[in-house]
Amino acid sequence: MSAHHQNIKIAVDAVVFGYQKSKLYVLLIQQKFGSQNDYWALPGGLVQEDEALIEAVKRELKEETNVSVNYLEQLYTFGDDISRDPRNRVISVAYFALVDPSKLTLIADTDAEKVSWVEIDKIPNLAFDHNEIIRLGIERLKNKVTYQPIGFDLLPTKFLFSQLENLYNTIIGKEIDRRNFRKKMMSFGFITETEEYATKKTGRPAKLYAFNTAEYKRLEKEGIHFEIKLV
Amino acid sequence: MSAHHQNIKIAVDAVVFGYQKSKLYVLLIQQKFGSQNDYWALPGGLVQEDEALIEAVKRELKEETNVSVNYLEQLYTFGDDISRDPRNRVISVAYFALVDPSKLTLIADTDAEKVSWVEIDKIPNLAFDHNEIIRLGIERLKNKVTYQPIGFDLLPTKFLFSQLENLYNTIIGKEIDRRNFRKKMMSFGFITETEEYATKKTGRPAKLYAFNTAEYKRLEKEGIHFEIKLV
DNA sequence: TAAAAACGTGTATATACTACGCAAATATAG
DNA sequence: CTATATTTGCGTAGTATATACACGTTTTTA
Repeated sequence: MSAHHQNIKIAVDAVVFGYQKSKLYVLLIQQKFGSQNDYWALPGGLVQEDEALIEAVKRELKEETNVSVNYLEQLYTFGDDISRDPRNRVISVAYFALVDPSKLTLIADTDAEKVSWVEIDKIPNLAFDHNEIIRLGIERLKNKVTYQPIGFDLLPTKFLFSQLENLYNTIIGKEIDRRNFRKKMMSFGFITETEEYATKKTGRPAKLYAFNTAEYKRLEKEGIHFEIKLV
Repeated sequence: MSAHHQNIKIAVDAVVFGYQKSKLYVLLIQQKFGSQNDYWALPGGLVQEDEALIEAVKRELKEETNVSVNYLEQLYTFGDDISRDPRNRVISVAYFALVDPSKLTLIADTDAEKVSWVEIDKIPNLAFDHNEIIRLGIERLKNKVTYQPIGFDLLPTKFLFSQLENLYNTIIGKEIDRRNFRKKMMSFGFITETEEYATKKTGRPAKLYAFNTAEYKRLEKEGIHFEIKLV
């Protein structure tokens, strides 16, 4: 323990995924100031002296994009590349969140010049190592989808089963059998069908479904696993 | 981004698990100096200015315990409790490793007064939030055991099938059916039986088995999953 | 009024998991 | 020297889960 004059900065970054119209997006900003202000980047910034890491992410997200998220999970801490930030040694703790963009209004506040949802497969070269952070976020998401009902966060409160199907198809990048998928999903018991119908442009009208959060938590507490095989 | 005078220290800690004689251990040290030098603690310390996080853990482990580990994985970054270290604001990136204690020689070097393997269910009150870090490490281990062949790291190069069984029983804390476990394990194809036998005190002599790392990596590359159900 | 689009179910087959029982090879006790 | 205890190394039958696959229903549009 020799680092008497340690001068490493600590930052947080948020990988916020949104899903809309069969497409997966990440929340990105363009900063007003800084060396990398030409590049798009993840929302984030330095942690304050008296601030919990999780509070720092929430604050930065709110400040830079106007987005509030209740559930953020730690993704990874990036601190092996000494010069990931060309100015100083900065270690960044990356967080991960899932939201339904339709429930949010983006506002480029304070530090941010622009804010935008950027489609997953149209992400440009980003500032710092943010492309790598997102890559890891996508990996986590693909993994998570196999054992957690991510639809809770990514879909509207009431949704069509076809939307849930599409969500899974989009994330894992392949088609799942519609009938088997529905059977499996419904077998868990935390999805309830509502009495409402959605009339679409064409085809038979579909029932609207909803996640039963209480039931999900109960089942989770019982230690039940919600694994879904997506070979 | 207002933290112009950020003065947060960054540290690393290592949760190193060892397995021997049907028991699971964690590597702990007692420090010579510092405010918490009466308490046992995880090996670790402050990161140096020009040092990758992973290098910091390896260095601290070597310095404090003489242990060298090739594979360390990030566990979690502890930085929500502002006063987890009563002196300064310190954020710690915790790492996770699995080793076979019989392959190592512990030496309490430099900063450490004592080093010891401490049995998982006999861990005392530790310094800082290290009990919490270990708790999370155990959780990770229990999880990991279901989809990764942790025996690679925790067992001797050549081992008995009963040792592998005991390892799993110990980690998950319950008995698995011996015959089904063997069938499943062998079906993966990365365990090979050697020609050697181990004569034991009693009972039929048992074959020695070995992990085939090359084959494991090949299968892993093919994206094959090694899930083992441990209800 | 026919065709297209999307919804909602059911069944047969294959695969995987679970629960068991028994013989073989050794050490030890009598 | 023989019987018993102990640990190893299979094998099989029954159950549950996953996969593959087809058709009628309800709507819009041409």
